[in-house]
Amino acid sequence: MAGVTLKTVAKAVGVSPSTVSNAYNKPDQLSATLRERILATAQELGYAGPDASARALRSGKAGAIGVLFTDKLAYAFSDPYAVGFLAGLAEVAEEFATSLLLMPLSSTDIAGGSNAVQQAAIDGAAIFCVPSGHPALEILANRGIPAVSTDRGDHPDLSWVAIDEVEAAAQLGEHLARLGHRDVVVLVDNAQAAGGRPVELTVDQVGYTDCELRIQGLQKAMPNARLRIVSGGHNALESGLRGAEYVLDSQDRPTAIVGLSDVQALGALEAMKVRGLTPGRDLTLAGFDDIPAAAAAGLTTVRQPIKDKGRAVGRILLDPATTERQLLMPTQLIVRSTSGPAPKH
Amino acid sequence: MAGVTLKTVAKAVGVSPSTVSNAYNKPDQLSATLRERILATAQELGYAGPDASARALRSGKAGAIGVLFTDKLAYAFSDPYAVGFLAGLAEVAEEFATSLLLMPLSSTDIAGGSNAVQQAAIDGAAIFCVPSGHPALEILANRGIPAVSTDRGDHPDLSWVAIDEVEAAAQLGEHLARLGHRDVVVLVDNAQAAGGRPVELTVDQVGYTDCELRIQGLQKAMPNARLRIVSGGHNALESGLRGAEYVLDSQDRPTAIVGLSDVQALGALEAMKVRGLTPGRDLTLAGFDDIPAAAAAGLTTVRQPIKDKGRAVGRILLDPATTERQLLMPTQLIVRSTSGPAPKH
DNA sequence: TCGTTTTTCTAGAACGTTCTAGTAGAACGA
DNA sequence: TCGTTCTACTAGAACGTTCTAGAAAAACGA
Repeated sequence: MAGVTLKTVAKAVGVSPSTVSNAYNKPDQLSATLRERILATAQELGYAGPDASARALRSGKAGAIGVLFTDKLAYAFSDPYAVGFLAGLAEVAEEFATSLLLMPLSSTDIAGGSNAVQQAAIDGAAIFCVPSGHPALEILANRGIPAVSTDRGDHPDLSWVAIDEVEAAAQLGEHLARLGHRDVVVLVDNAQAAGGRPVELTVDQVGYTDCELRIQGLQKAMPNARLRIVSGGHNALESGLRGAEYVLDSQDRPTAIVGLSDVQALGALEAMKVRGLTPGRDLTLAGFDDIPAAAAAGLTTVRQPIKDKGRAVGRILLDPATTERQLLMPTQLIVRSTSGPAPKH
Repeated sequence: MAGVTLKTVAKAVGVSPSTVSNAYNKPDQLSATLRERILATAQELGYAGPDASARALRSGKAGAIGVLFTDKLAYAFSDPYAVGFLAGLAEVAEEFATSLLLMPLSSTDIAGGSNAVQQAAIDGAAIFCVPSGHPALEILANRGIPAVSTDRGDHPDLSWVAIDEVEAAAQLGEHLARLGHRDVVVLVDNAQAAGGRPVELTVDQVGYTDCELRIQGLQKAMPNARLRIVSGGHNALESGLRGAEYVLDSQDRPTAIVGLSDVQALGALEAMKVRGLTPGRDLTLAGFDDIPAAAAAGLTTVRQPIKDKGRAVGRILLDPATTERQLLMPTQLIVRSTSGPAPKH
């Protein structure tokens, strides 16, 4: 049963291996009757079609694109934002009969030679919110694998599909400034706080390019405001909850909290509810992304077309017709009920 | 720059290709000094390490396991249950430096030859809630790829990690029967209702093995109850919402609604809230899985160790030390506030 | 000192496919 | 009728690695 290859089938039918190969890949290169006969014999012999690895080696196409995710895989899935991106990417991948290879990015085994990024058979890579300067990026570059990032990079020859983070955040900042807010806490994703208690950070310690740019944008739009950066852990609802708890229970409450993702903001919303605080009246809350749950919660946020972002990344990697290598997607400030004027004091 | 292979490096250093290969894969097969020299030369020439496809072909190991998901990829991610499974699987995959290959299962291209399941270079496959008899399963079997399912199959030589669906559902059924419920609606995942209006189904029309078994379990524990099966679409909150709306707005309200997944049940919870119905008093609601949100919502549910399920599947596929090929995981009825006695009438 | 084991490296054959170049024969146009 | 184009196929060389078997040299034990 095992060990049935193209050659076996070719010998059985009495044709050359090339012809059997063509029967599978280029049906117009041989007569229909012969093709029928070949496929029938293949079925009979239990031949399951050309071997994927051999094909990949010979043709130079792996039939898969890698997806590099922040930190542990588990966190990635818990954010509807990431899910939306993947859905868009998967849509295009499906169109080109290509699979998605999720690559764990544990920093531990990067040092050793045996990490997934090094080993993976992929034709391209989508880099989703990976900290700038991550060793995996260098490995990819070394291997000569085309990569598309969701962050605007410094190099002019790097591909990306991104938003104007600074401008997007500035829009939100203007909105907050107009409402009279001058004391704002920003909730960010950070590995430091992952295990235990929330931490207060400087801009330099944030690590993720997009987050840094958003903070810059807020600062630009609110030059007279005090901005503090707090993290309750990785990008998840609980982290936002913990970060907000830390802020709300301190002596020094801000008038507004901005989550750099909606899940963080929604976590903060939980913390406010528990404390009997009404968002938009007692304290203003805003997020980023506009995930479905944001609308349900009435969260003021900055919408970005996440599914389109995934699609665009897919097209750049897979569709030869796509020539544009750097795409700036539009964003939109969505004002809902969680933002309101800063309380007078 | 391009075209640098093992041979190029070997020639440059003045050793055989085998030795260069060993420098990467079997460091103890050559002297440390020579290894240093080889790696240094490789770096210099811009060699990024052994080609993944060639290695896969020669060694017979692809370094990836496939994950087959229900229907469109997007739905998969939106359920925390699926996310938990993936997290467990990813954990083991990471340990064995293996990647996860997500395979879109669009039924359209299965007919044609060019589907991902046919093409993918994988060493094994995790089958997650795929309808019984799906053509992709046959393709896998044909290719001789070891597969582990999350459903108990009929064949004794099939690997699976599952729960006793009948028994688990029966526990819940007994709980409901004890509370006096005799009129129950079960909310299920179904493609038929995906586009438009909710549908009422017979057991035969459900399609998913696990769902069918759960319904059997409920029936077994509540022989005198009337059980209706309703679907509002795919497995997502909105589907549960739509399904529950259909049921609640009809003349013929049940006294209890059981979602065959927590997301469905939580959707139903939304529908109840909108109508001013208090769960546990006006109507009993229960789910399946015990995802994190279930605890927060006070949802009565059947807990299953989903992350462990993912881990176990990973071990069966990757860990040679694991010999057990069929695993039954424990379940536990978690009674919370959404279940209460059936109203007298 | 001599046989034995260990270390360190090599030659050459796989692995299963697809690609390039080409051939024989049929069909075609004038 | 003769060149030309098309159709239907084939031979044999890649693709870049790892594996098997083995050889030369070094280390070891008595």
